[in-house]
Amino acid sequence: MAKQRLSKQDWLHAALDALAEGGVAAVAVEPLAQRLGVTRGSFYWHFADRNALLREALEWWELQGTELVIERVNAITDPRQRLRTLLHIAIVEDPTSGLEPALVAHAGDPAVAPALHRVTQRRVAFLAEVYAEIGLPAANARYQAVSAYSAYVGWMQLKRATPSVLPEIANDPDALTHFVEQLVPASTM
Amino acid sequence: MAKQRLSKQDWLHAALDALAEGGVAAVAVEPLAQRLGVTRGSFYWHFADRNALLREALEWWELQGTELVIERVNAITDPRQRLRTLLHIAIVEDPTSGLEPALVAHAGDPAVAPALHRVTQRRVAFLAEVYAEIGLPAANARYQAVSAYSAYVGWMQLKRATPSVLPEIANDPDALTHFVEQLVPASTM
DNA sequence: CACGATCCGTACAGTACTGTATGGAAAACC
DNA sequence: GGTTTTCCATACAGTACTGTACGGATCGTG
Repeated sequence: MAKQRLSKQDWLHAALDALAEGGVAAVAVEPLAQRLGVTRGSFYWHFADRNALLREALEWWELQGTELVIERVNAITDPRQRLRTLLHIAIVEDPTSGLEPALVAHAGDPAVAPALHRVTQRRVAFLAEVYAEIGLPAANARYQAVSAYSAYVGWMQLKRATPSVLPEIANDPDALTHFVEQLVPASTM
Repeated sequence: MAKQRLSKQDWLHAALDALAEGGVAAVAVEPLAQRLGVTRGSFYWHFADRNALLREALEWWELQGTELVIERVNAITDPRQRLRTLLHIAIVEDPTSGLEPALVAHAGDPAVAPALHRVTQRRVAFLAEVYAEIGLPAANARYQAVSAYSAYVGWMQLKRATPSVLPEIANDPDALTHFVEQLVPASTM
């Protein structure tokens, strides 16, 4: 079962899974090797050390979860619709499936901090732009961006942390709509 | 410097600090002992093992951060004002100072999960009650409670994770007001 | 099929913890 | 002030990792 010889991508993929599940601490060479059915000898051929793996995983997240998403939605002209689509992609599609809360969680980690810093900045700035385009004055657009981003972060966190308590988060589309529409001001739709 | 002989409370306090800073992993006997200027011999007199310490820390959090707060605000008759005060206590006063995001972060940990589960359930239920009393129909009150709690969780997380990106979160009272009032529906104030 | 290049297993050294056992110091009490 | 209780240091065994060194297997290509 499984392939005998692994590529760098295999290790990276395994690392991303582990990161989503168990956080930064779970990105450990020995456990990953066991899960992949090899020894650490494999790993240290593909990567210099554990940090290199973590760094590449974070780079992947940074690209997939922010820049590529922004590129996609920027094609949408109506700012409200752009916002809805953005939220839908971020929450439902979840391009970095489950990684989000795991990283916010380990903001203290010196490897995570810089990437998290850049991503947060970029996202909030983009949201503020959209809110400004919708018509909010600059200060309010900034406030609203932070509020909306808080709501997003919390939502993802809850979805992962306590799904049993909040089944509607995972299932009920009405709850999702309610949540999203609350972040789209004065909709004319 | 510092006192030579420690009480159980001293260890608990140190554990809570470490938990807020570095998460569950930081609640480690050896590092705590160093910070307290003693050896692990002290710890293992006061506690059975590491888990016992973690358990007591979580109990403290559960009581201070939920039940006691609810008791306090339940004296307020106007539901909108009760909600505002609740949010103010939770966000500004932050009774379990900084512990909140650290625990949400480690929801996967078997020691954390049960407490987090209970707390989330209790808080969302309380919020739903308040929203119902304000006048929302049952389903909407529940949705709104989840949305509001998401916003709270995200806000606390951001405040801790990326304060440098969002200085207004920590400082600007206008941002806080904007945030809170957005969670109080159809205010007549 | 042979022969470099690629990939992995094994073995060793090192680090950072947890937990136990036990003796002894330091307070508290009478 | 001597004894009991309370508290802590020391020393030992055990676990779960990270890295490094190196030999050997396996693959692709001439």
